[in-house]
Amino acid sequence: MPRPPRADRSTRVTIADVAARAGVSLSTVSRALNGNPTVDPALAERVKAAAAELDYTASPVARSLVLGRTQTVAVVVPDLGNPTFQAILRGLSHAAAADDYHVLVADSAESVEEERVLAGTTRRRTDGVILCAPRLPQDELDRLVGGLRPVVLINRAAGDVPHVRADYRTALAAELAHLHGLGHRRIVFLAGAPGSVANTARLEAIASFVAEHPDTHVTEIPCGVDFEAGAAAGSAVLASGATAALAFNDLVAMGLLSAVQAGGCRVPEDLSIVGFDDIPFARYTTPPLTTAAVPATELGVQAWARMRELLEGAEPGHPLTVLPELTVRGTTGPAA
Amino acid sequence: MPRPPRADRSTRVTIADVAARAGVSLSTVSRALNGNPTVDPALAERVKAAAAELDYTASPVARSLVLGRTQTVAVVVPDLGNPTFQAILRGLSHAAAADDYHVLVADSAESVEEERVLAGTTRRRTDGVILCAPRLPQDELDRLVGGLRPVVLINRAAGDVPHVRADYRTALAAELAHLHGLGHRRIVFLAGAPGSVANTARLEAIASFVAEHPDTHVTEIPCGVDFEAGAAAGSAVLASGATAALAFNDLVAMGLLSAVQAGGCRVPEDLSIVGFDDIPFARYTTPPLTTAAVPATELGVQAWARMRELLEGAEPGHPLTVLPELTVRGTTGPAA
DNA sequence: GTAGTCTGAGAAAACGTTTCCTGAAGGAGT
DNA sequence: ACTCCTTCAGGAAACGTTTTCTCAGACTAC
Repeated sequence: MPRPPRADRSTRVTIADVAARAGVSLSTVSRALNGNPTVDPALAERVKAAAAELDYTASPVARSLVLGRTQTVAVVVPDLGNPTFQAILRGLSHAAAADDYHVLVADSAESVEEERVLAGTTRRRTDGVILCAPRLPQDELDRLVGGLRPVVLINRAAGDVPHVRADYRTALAAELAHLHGLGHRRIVFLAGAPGSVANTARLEAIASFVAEHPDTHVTEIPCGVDFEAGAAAGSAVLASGATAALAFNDLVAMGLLSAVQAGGCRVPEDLSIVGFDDIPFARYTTPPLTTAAVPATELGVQAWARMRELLEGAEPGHPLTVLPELTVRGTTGPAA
Repeated sequence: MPRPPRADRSTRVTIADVAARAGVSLSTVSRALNGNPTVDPALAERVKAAAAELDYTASPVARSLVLGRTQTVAVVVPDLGNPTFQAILRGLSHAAAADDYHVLVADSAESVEEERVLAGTTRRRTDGVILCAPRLPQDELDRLVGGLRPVVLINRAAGDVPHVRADYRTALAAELAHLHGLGHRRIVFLAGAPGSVANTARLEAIASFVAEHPDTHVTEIPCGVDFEAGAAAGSAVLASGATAALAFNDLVAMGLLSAVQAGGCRVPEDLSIVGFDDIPFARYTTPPLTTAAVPATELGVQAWARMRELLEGAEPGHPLTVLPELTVRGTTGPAA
């Protein structure tokens, strides 16, 4: 004896209801609604009408199960509070939506452990993951991506995994050259998270610049990645006697700018400041912030493009590297 | 004759593999892994060991189908580029993650039509939707939420649907009182999107304030919701002869601030400016922005709390209304 | 008129779980 | 020793689709 249908389930309309209404089989409804040409046009019309009357749409979950595809991708970012990741997410979300894909977002709260587990768990319920994990050690990343495919990395590389990234090194070198050209010889660098690739790249750029310009001194101050860190570093920067400060990113630069101005220091007359990222707000500080423009939204769009190729089984395109453009505004000027 | 298993499916390990390895039935594996007490502890241990060896975890999709629950909620916002919605999303995402729920995010790109369809399509693949749709006309909203339940609204109300909102009216009244107290009698309001509830609430607050203070004139300038709009309104504001400007939000205020300062206008000596929202950057403009602090992150956290209650079948708590706190900083001063 | 081709619709398997129901084995009570 | 519970594992239905296979009927060609 067949078991009666479950009681509490709400009265959702299923494909069977449509079939009954149209007087055809389940298979025919499915075919008609999916535009399969092997169904008689007149019949297909009748089925569609029935579906419309019942306001039926196929259950995405059931569909996902049988099709083996969820029409969803996961995006793992370290911090949703950071304008750069927000921009990436926005670009990615728009691009994916245009291709009828949905986006599952996970914030790893700057924790390496979370990055690892979130990547895994979100992968299971999606068709692929776009991973932005600046802190994850390289060997762990290499190991992790194997079980994650398809995966696209942002600002990281690993084996043959497609990725999109900004060339931090070259851009930072351009910033240094800009400051050097203005006569700055004592520069202070407000460092970000010690282990992160972004910070490492900046350090490398500084090292090679200093090697080529022995007249220039760049000292590193451990700082952080947000306003507060930048503001807190204010006194240390002033005490250093440097004529210019290179902030890890725009947030730090803004925090620093605000702090030193509050102390009577004039920017750029007494101190030049450069940021990194060119977040939307950088244009509206007083004076406007000199920075390197990372096209974060575009990075998100391109990350989706890579993921799409992977999902369609196409040959993954070349990894994309964009060069952040030096954007000179008002916070930099000739050395005192 | 049974059909052979599909060929191309990748070799994912299923519950059947675990069953085979442990030498038990599918049912037993399922029960053991779900901690069902009707399975012998020793056997359960064996099953768990087998599962661990095979690195098995149940398919979330299959699980969703049979359980009728996806462990995911959708969040629909008008613009991921807006710091306020970003903060809401962040609070919500963290709170949901703490309860082992995932977040599907959809950006309606400020389009009413998109708001409507996104709410519907994302609802199908999730257990509920948190809707932030400031532009959707009330009658459409009322109609829409019926088919969406469970649903939580942000900054809107509809029938018995739980919601969390900021009290724009009262907060704007406080800002007006602040300006009035400083002697401002000619004030200009930079309006946001005409149809939106947020704009309507501000207009109402202004109307009732003016009614009570006949000596004060508030003129409305159609503007917008972002930097560019605020900057573009700069000349109109100066031409109006007003001594204070009330911006629709902090972005507009920052755009305005930047534009008028560039024209030599001193803030707050020549013109006082107040924003709305207290986005993180408001603290770091020069001078720092006077504004009303909307606890957007907390709004997100509370929105999740409401959704969670709904999902657990608990009685929905009272709708939450928070009062944005007037935060006086440097952009407001005595009227000239 | 019969064989062969085509068109198009239905039956049923499959996707990977959970859970209800049935029934075997073992222990307790008379 | 026989019956009656209890405990616990397996079989199979169900979730809602898609798709392969099969087959009935209509048509064409000889």
